Amino acid sequence: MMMSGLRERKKEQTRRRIAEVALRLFDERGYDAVTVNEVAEAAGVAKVTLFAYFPSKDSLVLDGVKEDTAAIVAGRGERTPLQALREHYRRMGRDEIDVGGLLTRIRVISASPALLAGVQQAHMGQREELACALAEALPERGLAPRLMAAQITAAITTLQEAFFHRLSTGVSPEEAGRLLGEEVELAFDLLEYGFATLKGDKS
Amino acid sequence: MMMSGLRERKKEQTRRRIAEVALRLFDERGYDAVTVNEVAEAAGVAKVTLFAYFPSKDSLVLDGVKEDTAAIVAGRGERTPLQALREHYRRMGRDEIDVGGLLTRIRVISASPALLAGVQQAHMGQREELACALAEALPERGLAPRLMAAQITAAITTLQEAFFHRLSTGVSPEEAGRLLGEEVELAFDLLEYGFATLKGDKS
DNA sequence: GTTCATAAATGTACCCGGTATGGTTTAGGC
DNA sequence: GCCTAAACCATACCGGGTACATTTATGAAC
Repeated sequence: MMMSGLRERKKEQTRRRIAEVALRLFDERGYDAVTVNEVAEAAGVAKVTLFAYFPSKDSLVLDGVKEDTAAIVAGRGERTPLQALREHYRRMGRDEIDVGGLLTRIRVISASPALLAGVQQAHMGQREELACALAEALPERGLAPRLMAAQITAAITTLQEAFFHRLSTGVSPEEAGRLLGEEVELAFDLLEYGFATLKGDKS
Repeated sequence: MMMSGLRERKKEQTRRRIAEVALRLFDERGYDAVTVNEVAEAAGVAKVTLFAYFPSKDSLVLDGVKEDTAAIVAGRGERTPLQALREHYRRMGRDEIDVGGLLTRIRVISASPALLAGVQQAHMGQREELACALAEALPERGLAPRLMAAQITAAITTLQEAFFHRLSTGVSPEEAGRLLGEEVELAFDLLEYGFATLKGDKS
């Protein structure tokens, strides 16, 4: 078998071409206003071929955007799950993420309610994995891991939404990253110490 | 004009008949296996009429399931938002909710991934309202209200999921209510005091 | 009771995302 | 060079949802 080069290269090429064409069309005319037929035609493939590469219309944009929070928790080493996650997202704000190549994608996503719902759903899908990872990492039982996973996921989703929104409304990547950094600390403080620290302000 | 009785009563009646027929069919054969055409036919109306009453297939089941967390916060009186919410859901566990009439609905929802995703989306839709209500109720600015709203919504969603899951797997409503009561306290403690209280167990 | 405006209900045809089928090209191992 | 299997394609189909033009029923005014 070996399945070597040319064939796979062509596949990869076709796949990339489809995704690129799709992103361009969505950016030009809006996600909802472009049909998958148009994408397929513009990419020079049949609709059925497109769906052989991508399982759904939104996956044309959302594929590869998935975050693996469960993996971060699993690979936390000596740290607590929350520490590991906090440091991961802290790094996202500080280090330059390769945001250049993602800007169009982010713009397209932010402009489409359907795609925004899609990323939320993707996050929700990870909630369960994260709950399992937390259940293994912590002594808590019952609903606690699920509650924690849900809250963490919600916080991350909110952070990402704010970040995306800024990027898609013209804020510079550097500034957006800086603000993200601040908000990561806020979000994880809220998770770790609760709303009481805010409302009481007893510090 | 006046729009008086008979007409509106018939409308209401038709609407209820459609919803009841739909719920029965979904329960018998599964949400995905029943088409809206079948529902419409079984209810004695045309498909387009069905969609005049319900904007989408899932609204046949989900209509009226919406929770109004924002309203709870708005009508909190002297209490903090979190206190108001905690007490509201505490009551849900203690007092008998009219769970009898909802059991079929809950069973249908719990059996369908599409509908479960739908209630999640509904919760997400309320997140924004809740964020606004919190922003008015608290001095916090910036991302804090959104983060809080997201975390609260996530916790409530998780509580509801666990509750639904028990009810749809045969746990008695009383027992499910009792467990819900315990978990409400856990969830709101987590929101209020953070994960640190769990992990450190410094109490 | 008849008439008239209006709102409800309908039939039909359509759009779009997604799938099933069955056939044709093409790459790669031998 | 041949053969298998993968990639591709055209077409037809399904189900949710909408547009449109038409009919049917209702309430009110006369």
